[in-house]
Amino acid sequence: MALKLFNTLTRSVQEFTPLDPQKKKVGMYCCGPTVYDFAHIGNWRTFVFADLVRRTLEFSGYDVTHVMNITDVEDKIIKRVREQKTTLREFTGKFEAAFLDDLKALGCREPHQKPRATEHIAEIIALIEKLVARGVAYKAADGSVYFSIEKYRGCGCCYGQLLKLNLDEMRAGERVASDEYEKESVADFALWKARVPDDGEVFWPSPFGEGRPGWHIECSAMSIKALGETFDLHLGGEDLKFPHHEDEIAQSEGATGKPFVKYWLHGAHLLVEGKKMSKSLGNFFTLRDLLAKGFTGREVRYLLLTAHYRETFNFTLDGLAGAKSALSRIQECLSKLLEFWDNEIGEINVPIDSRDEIALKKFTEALQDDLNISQVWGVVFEWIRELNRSLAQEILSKNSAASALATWKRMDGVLGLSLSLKSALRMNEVTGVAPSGILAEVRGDEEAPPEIRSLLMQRIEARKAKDFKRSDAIRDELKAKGWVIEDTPKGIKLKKI
RNA sequence: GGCGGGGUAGCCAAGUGGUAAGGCAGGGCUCUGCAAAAGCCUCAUCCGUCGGUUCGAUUCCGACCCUCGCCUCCA
Repeated sequence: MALKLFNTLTRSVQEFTPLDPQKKKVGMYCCGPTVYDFAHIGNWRTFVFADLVRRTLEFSGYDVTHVMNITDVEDKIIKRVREQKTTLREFTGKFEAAFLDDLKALGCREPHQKPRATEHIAEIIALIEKLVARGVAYKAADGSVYFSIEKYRGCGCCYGQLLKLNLDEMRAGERVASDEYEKESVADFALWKARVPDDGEVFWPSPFGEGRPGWHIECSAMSIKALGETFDLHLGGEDLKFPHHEDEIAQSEGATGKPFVKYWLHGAHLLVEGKKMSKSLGNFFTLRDLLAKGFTGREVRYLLLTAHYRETFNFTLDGLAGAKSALSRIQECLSKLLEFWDNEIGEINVPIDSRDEIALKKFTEALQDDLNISQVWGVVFEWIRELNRSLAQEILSKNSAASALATWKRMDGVLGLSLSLKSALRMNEVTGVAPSGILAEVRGDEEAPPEIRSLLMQRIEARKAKDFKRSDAIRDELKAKGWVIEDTPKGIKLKKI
């Protein structure tokens, strides 16, 4: 079965076939952040979605080149640079670094290329010159250069490939009135914005005069540079369909005369607590806000990946708490498998059980069906339950445990949870001596500090002496310190909450 | 006004022309000295409302109600 994806260009689910004649290399471009502030949870949904697409392609055997731009020059950025009396580089550098930290915390693979707009001014100018030469762009009285939709259409090109546009029926909107630029037509958009006093030191020389790039042109210039004039996949949030992506198509196809992108993928927005996220409603979260509440990037990633990417998703704090429990179930099962396998998790060379083969087959089918991630989780949790049943009945062989672990590694290549593959700390109840090789904790890879270990030993002594009052008091104390104890038939388990 | 998504259990969320995956929460049970953020089991006669097509619809068609998004800052 082949990978199928919903292509906005055709408004249908299509089989994915790379442009590469060898059907191996895939070029993928995702509209990245505008680094004027910390990215919010809505932005993250899109980037986690892009990561899922990339991982799915890699899982399917493709050699992916993932490009994500950094928009580091733009109206809001310039405004804040001016207000904070700082430099463009200093201002954007801070938010770019924060963005990359967050991306990592969410378990996203780092894009292979992260081109900055300000470092591609030459490419941008060259592209604009091409459009001017082809007669689809013009310089206005204010010194700015605009793209002419009318001229573009006059060349037989199609403006409005991603959605039905009826420019006459569309409301001009209040925003157009506030647009002081001198365009020939309201639909036209800026390729190069002439320098104005408020821009301060943010400007570059160009054949059209001093100024800076328009918003859309950077993506055309950088994606073409990195991936060629025609490439496989371009993704972004659904709000970018128009005007951003539509304009990208117009600029790129207007300049090259070739089809720009084969598959356009758009991720839906999210609601927070059932409402559109807004600062005034108090439901506006950055990743940092959620980490400060004690949640982990992994939990946020899981929650963002519970719903299909083309459906509006309702992100809630309750849901995030639930994500914690759900992940624990998977982690718990993996830990038990590790105890069974009782080996370092390196290369596992055992035959794969049919149970695992079936699960992996269902997993793959769901994933390839336009990334039906909800169904993927269904497969994962049913598989976990089956394993738990076998573990509880003690009918699982060592090799089966290893097979399951190898299967999980394969699945996690797509899910990106990177759960700990170390066993829980387990102590022999009688001797109080930890068996060698099993010394990490379930959640996170944190070693228990001496104080916690000492309390654990004291509790073991108390239990040996049947002093259950003291034993329970220590258990409560440990819990208050963030460590939970489980007495299992095989020994005592210590877990970080 | 134009265009496009949605309404499935307490919450989140898949799915199908033949009678509803999964997760969280809840309930029951098991293990346990007692516990457990441990495991198992259980949990929608029903899929916004009303009509229609059909042997049969939550799934197809029509109308209506509600809701969300885009329409030149936007993930």
